[in-house]
Amino acid sequence: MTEPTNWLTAEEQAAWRGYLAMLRHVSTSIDRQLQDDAGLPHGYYQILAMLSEAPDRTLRMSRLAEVTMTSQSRISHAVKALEDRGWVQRAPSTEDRRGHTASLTDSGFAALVELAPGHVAAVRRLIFDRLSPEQIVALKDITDSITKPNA
Amino acid sequence: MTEPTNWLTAEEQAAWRGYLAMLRHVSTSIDRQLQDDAGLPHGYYQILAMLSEAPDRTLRMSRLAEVTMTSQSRISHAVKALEDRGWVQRAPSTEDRRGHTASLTDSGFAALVELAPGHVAAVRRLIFDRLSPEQIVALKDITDSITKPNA
DNA sequence: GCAGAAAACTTGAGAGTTCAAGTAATGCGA
DNA sequence: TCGCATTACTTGAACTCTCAAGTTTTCTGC
Repeated sequence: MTEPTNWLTAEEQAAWRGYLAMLRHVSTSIDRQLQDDAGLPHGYYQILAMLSEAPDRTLRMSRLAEVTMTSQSRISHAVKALEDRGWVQRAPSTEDRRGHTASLTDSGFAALVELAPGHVAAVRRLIFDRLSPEQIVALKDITDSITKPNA
Repeated sequence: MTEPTNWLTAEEQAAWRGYLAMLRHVSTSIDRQLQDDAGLPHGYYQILAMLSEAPDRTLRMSRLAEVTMTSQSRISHAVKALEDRGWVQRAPSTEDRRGHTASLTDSGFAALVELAPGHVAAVRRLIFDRLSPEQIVALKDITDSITKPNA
């Protein structure tokens, strides 16, 4: 027995396509801005940002994967690329010999400091300049509903 | 003179990170579902879907790029891959000899018919089952605000 | 205290995207 | 109507991401 398909209503379809349009628009703009400014994909920027907020600007690889909501494999490749630029330093973990840590270097921190204003400005221009305070609250509410674990 | 950076407020930062979390969650789930069911990335599914809605299930390449909100280059590569699967057929445009059209084949349409229910179910489960009617309206409103051309 | 399972990474291959450059046809201004 | 900019598309290379497989520790149950 297969359930009959529960197609989207007109409102749902409009919202879904709006979601996709927003997604493409914001992602491509953010990516392009970081690419132009630093040749850096957004995911790599997020790694730098998360490291910058961590104690000693250092995180375990697995923890870095968690906070950036991505796979260990991706982190492994990305950290290698960032290490090649001299922005991140990898080291074996002292507490678990399977593990490795990634640390933001001074040069990586300097790059982030230089990049952050343009990035924030882009986020603001693309999103927050366009939303009312009520819409910002609503957005947070919606993203929470979609992201929270199943009931 | 460089403007002082207008950093995000706590609410804005929370909304932005919520947005990123939603994005990752939804994108990876949708992509994985289509990948498992048909070895198809979401962008390719969108091409099939847009073609299926077009007259004669046919669109110019440039028009296909517009409606899927992506680059001509990507469309060109993607259509080639879909043509290799026999799901899309390319042909020179009759009205403009620079142009080409892409048409959904019967086999491509059949694939879409088979795929659509699972895809819709995933969209529903990930998004609309989790949002109230008011939230759905708010989402559409937010995406419109972010996507609409500058004032 | 010893397998066997699980965890933490890494690696390499395959696939998709982007970017820059190239080709061919069309539009337009003088 | 000639020349030049523009449009429409393709292509190849570089890069990122995903997926599966492999290595090395650590954990767990007996």
